[in-house]
Amino acid sequence: MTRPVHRVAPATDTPVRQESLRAHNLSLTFRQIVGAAAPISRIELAVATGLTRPTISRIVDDLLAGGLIIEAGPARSGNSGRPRVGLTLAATGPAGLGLDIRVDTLSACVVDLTGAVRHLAFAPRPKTAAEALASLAEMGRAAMAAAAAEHLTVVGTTLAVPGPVEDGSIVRFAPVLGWRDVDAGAALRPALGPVTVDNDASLAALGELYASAPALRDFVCVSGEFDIGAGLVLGGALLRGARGWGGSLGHVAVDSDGPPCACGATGCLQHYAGLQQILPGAAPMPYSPAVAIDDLASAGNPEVLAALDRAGSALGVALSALINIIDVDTVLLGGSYSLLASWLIESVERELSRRVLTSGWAPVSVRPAPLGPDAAVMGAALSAIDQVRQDPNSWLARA
Amino acid sequence: MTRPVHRVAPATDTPVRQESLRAHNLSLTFRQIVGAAAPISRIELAVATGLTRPTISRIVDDLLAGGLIIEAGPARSGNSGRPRVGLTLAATGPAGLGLDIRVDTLSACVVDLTGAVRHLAFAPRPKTAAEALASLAEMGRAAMAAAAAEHLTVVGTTLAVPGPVEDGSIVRFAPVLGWRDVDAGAALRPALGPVTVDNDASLAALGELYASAPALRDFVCVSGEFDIGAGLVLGGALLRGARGWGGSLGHVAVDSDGPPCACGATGCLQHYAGLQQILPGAAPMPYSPAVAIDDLASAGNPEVLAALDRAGSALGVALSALINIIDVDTVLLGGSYSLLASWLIESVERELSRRVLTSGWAPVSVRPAPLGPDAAVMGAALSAIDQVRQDPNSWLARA
DNA sequence: AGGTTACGTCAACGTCTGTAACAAATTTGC
DNA sequence: GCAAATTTGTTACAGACGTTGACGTAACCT
Repeated sequence: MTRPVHRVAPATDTPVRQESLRAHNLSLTFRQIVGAAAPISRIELAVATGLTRPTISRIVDDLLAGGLIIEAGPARSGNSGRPRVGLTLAATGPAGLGLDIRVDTLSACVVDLTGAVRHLAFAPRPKTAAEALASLAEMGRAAMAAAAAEHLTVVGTTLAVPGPVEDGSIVRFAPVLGWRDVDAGAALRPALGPVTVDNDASLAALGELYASAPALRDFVCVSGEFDIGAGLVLGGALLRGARGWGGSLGHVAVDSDGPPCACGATGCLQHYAGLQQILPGAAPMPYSPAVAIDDLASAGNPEVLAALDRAGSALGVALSALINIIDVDTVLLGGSYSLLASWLIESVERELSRRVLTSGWAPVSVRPAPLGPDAAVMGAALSAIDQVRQDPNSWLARA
Repeated sequence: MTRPVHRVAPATDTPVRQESLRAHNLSLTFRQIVGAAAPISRIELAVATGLTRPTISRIVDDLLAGGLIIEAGPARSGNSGRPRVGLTLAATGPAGLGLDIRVDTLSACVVDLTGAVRHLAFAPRPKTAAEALASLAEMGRAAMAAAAAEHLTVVGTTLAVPGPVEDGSIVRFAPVLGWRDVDAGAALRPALGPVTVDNDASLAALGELYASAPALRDFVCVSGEFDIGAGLVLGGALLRGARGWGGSLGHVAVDSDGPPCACGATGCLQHYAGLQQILPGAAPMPYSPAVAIDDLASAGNPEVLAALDRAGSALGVALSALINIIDVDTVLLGGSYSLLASWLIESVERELSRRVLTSGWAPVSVRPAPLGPDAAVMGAALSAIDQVRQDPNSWLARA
C-alpha cells in the first residue's frame, strides 16, 4: 500500500542534473520567503540562503514572473541608502482546497499561499456515503468557483475522514460515519480532479503545525469527536505508521482488564474518555455534546465533573504510553477536547507527571489546540497548498 | 538538547553548487553499490541511478581511487559482448567501532563497509562507572589496533547504554547500571576520539535494520535485559522522540490500577514482563536468567510457563498501544526476549490480534530478532560506519 | 550635491552532466 | 581461424549553472 507523502526534502534517490540545481535553489529561496515573518529583501535572501546576489536576482525574477511572490513596497532596513524592496508571498495564484467530513457536518476550506483562509463553508452531513460525497463534491466546486473569483487556482484537494485510509483514497472503515470500504478519492475525482484522502487526526495535527510554525516542532495532537485519534508531529514532519493506519489513540488500553469495547478489546481509552462516556446519552452530534458538557461542568454538576476527571486521567494514561515510547514535549487537546481543555488539563498533567519516565527532566506541556475543531479541514487545505510551498517548481512548470 | 542525527538525505536548507551536484550523484551511486546483493557493473549503475555511462565512469573512478570499492573481476551478464566488470565494496578502508555496556558485560565490535563483523570482544563489567569507562576505552583501543592490522581505519565510534542519553553524550540515568548523569562521551574522548553515545534499544533496532536490509523497513524491536526498551524503525529510519528520550516500553501502563513500580507509576509493563518477574529471585546477570527461564519452561515448570504467558500478554498489551498509535507490520523480540521468543510469541500475538484495531486488515508479524542479544553492539558499529555508507564524500575528502 | 546602500546586468571562469563518437573485450558466424 | 556483431567502458565537445568581479542605475540620506 502506498500512502500520501508529505515530504520536505527533495527525493534523495534521484540523480541531479544542472536543472535540478536551479530547482533546488529556487525552492530553497522560496521557502525562505515562506518562513520569513515580514517581507524580505533580495539582499537578506542572499545572506539567508548563502547564494550570491546575481543568483538570487534570477530566482526572484522567476518567482515574480510566476506570480508566486510580489514586491511589497519599500521596506526600510537601517539608516541610509536605497531602501530594500520587500518580497512577500502573493495572495493570488495557487490555493489549497480542504474538505472534511465529521459526524454531522461537512466543511470546505480554501487557503492561499500565505496560509490565510479565503473561504470556509459548512453543511449538514447527509445520511448515506453517496449523498455525503455528492454534497462534498458540490461544496468543493463552489469553493473552487469562489477561489477563482479571487484569482486563486486550486492546485490540490485533500479530504479529511475520521478513519484509516488506504492508498490515499479508500476509507477502510469509519465507525462514526457507518462507512466501510468507501473509495472517497475515486468518488470525488470526476467533479474535483485528483483528491488525496487522509485521516482527520493526522490532518488536524498538520493544521496545528502549519498554523503555529515555526514554534511547534514536536507534539501530539489529540483529536476527536467520538473517535479519539492522535496526530503525531516529530521534527516538523507528520509521522505516519508503516501503512498509514496509526493514530488510533482511542483503542489504547488504559486498563487491560477493563470493560469490553466495540472493537473487541477491553479497557480501551474510548470507554473512559469518549464524549458518550462523559455525558451518557449524548447522541453523536458534534460539539453540541461538548458544549453541553462544558455548560454542565460550569454549573458544577458533580457527575459530569467526576466523568471529566476520569476522562482526563484515562487520556493521561494513554498519552503517557505514547510519550514513553515517542517522547514529545507538547500535547495539544484538539477536536471536541479543545472546548473541554480547561476541565481536562489538570488530570491529564497529573497522570503524565506520574507516568512519563522522563517527566522530571523534560516536562510535557498540555494545552488546548489553537485551531480547535476546525483544525482538520484547515490542515487538509494547508497540506494541499503546502506542496507548492515546499516545491514551487511544480507551479512554475504549470504556468 | 541536540541529538545524534542519522540522516539519509543531504541537508535541504543548504544552497547547492556544482560540486554538491557531484557529491550527491556520487553518494547516490555509492548507495546503489551498498544496496546491491552482488557485484554490480557500471552499466547497471547507470540504469539504476538514471545517470549516464560517462558520469558513472567518473564517479566510479573517484570511488576506486578513494579505496571505497574494488573491481571484483569479470562478471558475466548475458550472451555476447565485452563482459561487465563487477564492482563491490572494499573490505579495507573505513570501519565502524561499536561499544556496549550491559548489566555485567562490556563488548566491542568492529564492522567494515560491507557490514561484516571483523572484530568482536567481551569483558566483564567493573562495578563503578569510571572503571567501566576505562575498561571500554581499553577495549576500544585494542579494537582499533586489531582493525589497523587488517588495513581498516575506524572513522566513527558509538557507545550503547541502557538508558536515555542527552546530547549524544550524557547518560542521564541508567538504573540497571546504577548510573546517573555520567558524561560517557567526554570520558571516552581522550582515548578514542569523538564518541557518540546512544540508547541501546535504538541501536539494537538499527542493527536489525542494517542486518536485514532491505527486507525490513517498518518494525519495532523490543529489547531488554532487565529494562524493557523499544526501538522503532519507520520507513527504514530510526525514530527518535523529540528529545531522544523515547523507547521506554517498560513503563507503559498495562493496567493503570496495577501494582506500584519503582518509577512512581502503577501497572507498568516492567512489572509483568521483566525477567525478575518471570523468574522471581533472578539477580541481574544477563542471559543466565533467560537461559534459566528457558530451561525451566522446557522442563514444563508450571509456574514459569504461567509467568511467561502473563509476560507475553502484557507485552502484547503494550505493543498494541504502540501499534495503534504508530502502525508497524513487524515486531522483533530482541535482547533476552530473543531467547524466550518461542514461549512468548503466541500470547503476544493473541493480544495483538485482539487489541490492534486494524489487525484484521493488516496482521502484525511477531518474530525473534535475528541478531539477538548482540544487536546493540553491532548496531552501534553499523551506525558508525553507516555515516560513510550514506555519505562517502566525507571519507573521500579525508583521504 | 555628495555619500551610501540596493539592485540589475554583463563577461569570464570553473564545474558538472549529457550527447556523440571512439576504443576495448568478448561472442558469434562463416 | 578470422572478421563481423555486440556490449561495455572511455574520451571529446557542447550546454547549463553558479560564482566572481566590475560597472551602471536607482533611491534614499545628510
